[in-house]
Amino acid sequence: MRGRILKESIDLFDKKGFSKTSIQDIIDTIGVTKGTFYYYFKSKQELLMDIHLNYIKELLAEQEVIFNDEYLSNKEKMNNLISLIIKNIKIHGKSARVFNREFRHLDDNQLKLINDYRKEFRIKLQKLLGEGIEKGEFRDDLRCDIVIFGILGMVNRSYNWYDPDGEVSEEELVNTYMDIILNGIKKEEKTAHINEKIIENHFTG
Amino acid sequence: MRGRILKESIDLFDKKGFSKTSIQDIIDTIGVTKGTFYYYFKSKQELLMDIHLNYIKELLAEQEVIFNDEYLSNKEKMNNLISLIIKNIKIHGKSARVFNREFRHLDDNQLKLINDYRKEFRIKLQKLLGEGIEKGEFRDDLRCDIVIFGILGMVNRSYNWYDPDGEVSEEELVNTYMDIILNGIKKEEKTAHINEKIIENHFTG
Amino acid sequence: MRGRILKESIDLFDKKGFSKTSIQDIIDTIGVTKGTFYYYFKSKQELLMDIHLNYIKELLAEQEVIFNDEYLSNKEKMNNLISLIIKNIKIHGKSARVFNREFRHLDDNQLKLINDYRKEFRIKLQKLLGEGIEKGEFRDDLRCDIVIFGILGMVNRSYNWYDPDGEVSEEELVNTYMDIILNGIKKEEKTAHINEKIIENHFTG
Amino acid sequence: MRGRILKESIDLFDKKGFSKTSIQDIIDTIGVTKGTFYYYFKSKQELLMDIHLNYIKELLAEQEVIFNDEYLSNKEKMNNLISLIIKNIKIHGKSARVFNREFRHLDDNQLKLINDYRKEFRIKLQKLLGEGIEKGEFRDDLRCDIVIFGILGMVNRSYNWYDPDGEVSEEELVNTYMDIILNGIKKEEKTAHINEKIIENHFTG
DNA sequence: TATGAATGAGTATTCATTCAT
DNA sequence: GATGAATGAATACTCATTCAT
Repeated sequence: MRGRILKESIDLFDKKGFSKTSIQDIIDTIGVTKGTFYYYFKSKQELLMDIHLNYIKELLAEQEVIFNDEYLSNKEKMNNLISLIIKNIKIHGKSARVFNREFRHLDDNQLKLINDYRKEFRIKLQKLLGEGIEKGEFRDDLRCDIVIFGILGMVNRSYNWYDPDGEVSEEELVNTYMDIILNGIKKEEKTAHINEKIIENHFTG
Repeated sequence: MRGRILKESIDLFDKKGFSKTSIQDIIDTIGVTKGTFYYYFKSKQELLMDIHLNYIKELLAEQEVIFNDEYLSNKEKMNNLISLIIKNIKIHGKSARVFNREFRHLDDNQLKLINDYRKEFRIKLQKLLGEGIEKGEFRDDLRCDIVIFGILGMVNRSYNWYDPDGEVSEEELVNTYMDIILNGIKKEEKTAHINEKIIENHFTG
Repeated sequence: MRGRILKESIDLFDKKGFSKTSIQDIIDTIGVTKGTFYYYFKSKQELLMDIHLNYIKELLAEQEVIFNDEYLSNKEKMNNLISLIIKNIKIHGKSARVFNREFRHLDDNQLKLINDYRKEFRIKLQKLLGEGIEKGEFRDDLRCDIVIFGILGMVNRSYNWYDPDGEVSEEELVNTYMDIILNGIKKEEKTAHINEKIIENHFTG
Repeated sequence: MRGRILKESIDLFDKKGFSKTSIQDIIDTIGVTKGTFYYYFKSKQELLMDIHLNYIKELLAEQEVIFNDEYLSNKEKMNNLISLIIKNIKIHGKSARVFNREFRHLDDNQLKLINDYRKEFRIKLQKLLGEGIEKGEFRDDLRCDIVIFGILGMVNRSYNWYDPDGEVSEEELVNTYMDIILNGIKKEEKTAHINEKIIENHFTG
């Protein structure tokens, strides 16, 4: 029952938003009474907190697995992490949207805890980026924190528009994002350019 | 008075969220009575809609100006548009956050209109990108829509973490984003590689 | 309206008790809606606090008048204070019962304030007694605090059984209490006793 | 188990009041479940009635013992009964407070029964007083009922302020009350007066 | 004896909105 | 333009009680 309440709540919170979803809505969907709801959850907010905790903890666990894979380069790990987020949309898209939209309805203590977890996830990504830089996989002239905020913004917003059953496949989306992140969207003239310049210098030097 | 109500509402909606801000909160902040509020606004939702319309219309107007500047390349326009968004944080951060968070509280008709405007903004960016591709400024092997969604995600999220008075200047943020978007984060081994080789050749040549 | 709500609430709290009286009961009695109640009172508890404050403040004010009457002896003041309480039953009996029964439903801060006022009333009575002792109006071999607690217990309980419209008049009740308090209920044999002693002394003297 | 439930309930009812104590509170304190409670008690009210019955029946039984002691004068019996009440505070203070505070939560039938017992206790005291008057132990110019109400008020309120472990011993409290009840608080000027008269008579006699 | 999931009627409280003045 | 008393529908939450196991 607890599980059903969680599931239906996520559905409703995703569809209507936390504040517009009443306990009545939830129990009507399931077909139980108010007492039942409050037998399993102390309050509407505790339910919301549960949803948040479930989501972030699972995400962190999956992040951990990728992190601990010794056979992957940092670039590959980054790719897999983005893939993780995108592929989660199909299964956990609703949770993810609730997680990213409704956290303002948590109280101060709850929010602090969730934000700590959020930060943990972000810090690990920064570490991944930092190590990648040291290993020469990534550029070393950018601020890690901004880059990660940017990447997460790019990827996380997908929950709001990406339809896993639409014309763009998950793989294509992941690859596109990775491609942008790694190589940017500019037409690569640089090589030739530099080449020319150097040669030029060479001749004039 | 209308302006003051708008201003204080945006403040409160940003600070506490739309659903947690009561009309009472708003009028208490200003020091007027309920009647006054309803003299200027038909309903709380109409106020929210007003905030949305003001925001998106101004943004579209500013986008238009940049678009119509004949002396800019598409890359430069893209840069200016991102700069527009980032630099707005200081002035219109509150409105922007309300705009990006609370639109779910609009009713269906209102939401449709706002989404049309949103789409208009996005489509223009896509057009900019498309033209840039044709002109050879950008790569031609990526889906425009995904790229724009990605860029917007990256940039718009800044409203949630970027502090204009913090250690990162607006210029630095804009430049970093543009750099990532244009060039990606991968270490360009090719350039250096070629470089070295050439120099090597030069000396040995 | 505020006054009506107070009045009807006191009636209901007296009749049914605080916890068994719902806001619904109150507004049904008056014939208004819930919103009206909450327009005038922040909460059910604040209403209860109001009743308490009104009651004790008026009582203290009336006590003050008696206290400041320079033409009365301490014994007369004591008599008038008891008279004050008894005669209040007709007018403020309901408030008094609510005041003496329902204070446990106040929160800690409210209770502290009310208890301070309660104490103020009691301490003034103790002072009256103490001064009376110094002037030789009362015995000096009893603890003032216990005596006052006793007197107040005796008198205040009247609210629970005394019917001002019954066969015992207010004057009779006041006189009886004063008589008990001043002289006790024992048949005065002392006279004889003293008599004997005196006579004895007389004979031996 | 039944006994434990009774004991803990009295504790909680005394501490928090009947209406603010939930069945959940009670079973949590004991560490059992709802079913257990309802196995032993038909309802929360039945539990309250049990507490009331236990208390008043024991009090009546103890009153009976004192009453039936042929070797005591009525004054001594009165003294012992007051002593009984005061000394009960230490052992049955909680029950007593619950008994004196929460009876309003009984239903009509229960309340009628309890009030009959209450009255029985009071009537017996009135009888004691009446007999004492006849035997010349007490004054004959006061209404028995008022006097007894007064005495009970005085003594019963002790439950609300008297701390058996404080600086005033139970004996001192009993003695003080008995002293007030028997002799009042007025400084006995009569003695001197009588003295004078007697001496006068003596001289004239 | 005891469990604990489920009930459902009830309760305080909130709040956008109206409207006579 | 502005007031503020009054509305009433909605909402989160409580809790004594039941009952199948």
